[in-house]
Amino acid sequence: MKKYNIPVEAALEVIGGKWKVVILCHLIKGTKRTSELKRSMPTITQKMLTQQLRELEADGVIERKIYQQIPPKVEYSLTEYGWSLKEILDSLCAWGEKHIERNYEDKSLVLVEG
Amino acid sequence: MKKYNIPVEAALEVIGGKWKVVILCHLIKGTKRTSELKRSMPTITQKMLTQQLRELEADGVIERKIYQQIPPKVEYSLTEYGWSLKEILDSLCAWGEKHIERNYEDKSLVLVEG
DNA sequence: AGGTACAGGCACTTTAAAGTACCTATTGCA
DNA sequence: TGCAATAGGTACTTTAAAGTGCCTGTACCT
Repeated sequence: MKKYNIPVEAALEVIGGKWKVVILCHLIKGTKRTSELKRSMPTITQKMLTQQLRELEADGVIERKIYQQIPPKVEYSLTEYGWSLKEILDSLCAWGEKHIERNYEDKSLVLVEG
Repeated sequence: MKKYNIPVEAALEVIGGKWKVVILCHLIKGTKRTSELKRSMPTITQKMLTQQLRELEADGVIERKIYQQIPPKVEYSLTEYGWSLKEILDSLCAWGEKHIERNYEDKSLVLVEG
């Protein structure tokens, strides 16, 4: 029995962690293969990527589709429940952009070109 | 020079961490004294509370007002910039509530009465 | 025949996050 | 007189998060 003092803690348990929001932000743009996700996140390790994907899957926000072929092909996408996070993800992304702009001069935050 | 691969990483740097979103969710309801925050978060340690508040202050999202009196009185509130997080915080809180309801039966997530 | 891409698994180590314990100072109250 | 409340600071320890390195198997390309 998981107990929360404030409802937002439940949300943090699902999308908290260093990579989950980033992964979800990529998947919001559409279904992605494992290798595509990996390329979009140059600094994530294979282990962390798999681990975070498994947890997101267990929480029902993403779906894993395995194609029975060789070499392996696996696709990840948001589930319907995952799409309910869209508002949060969108506003987080938008805020991040503004924050970078705001702090570009004094704190030199920059966005690496992809 | 901080570099981000995707803008949302900048947002996570400000509101990431175990306690920051929770603290901000309390402050969105109004100015709070240190002891009030502490009582609202029974499991946070004094050290973590202070640390997170300092970091939020350094990022310009909250303000610290010290009253020169004894015993000490310190109040925390959102800055104007901090209020720009309102949309994010609101949707996070709302999502958390729905997530608890959704998973109450099978995973027994519950909200502790405060 | 050897290398690459693909999607991982597993054991181990490192590092960062968080927690514990103990310290400051002052006033009012029982 | 001694304790509670207030808002911390600091040093040390613990625990959880993340990273490293090495392993699987197969089809395609050179």
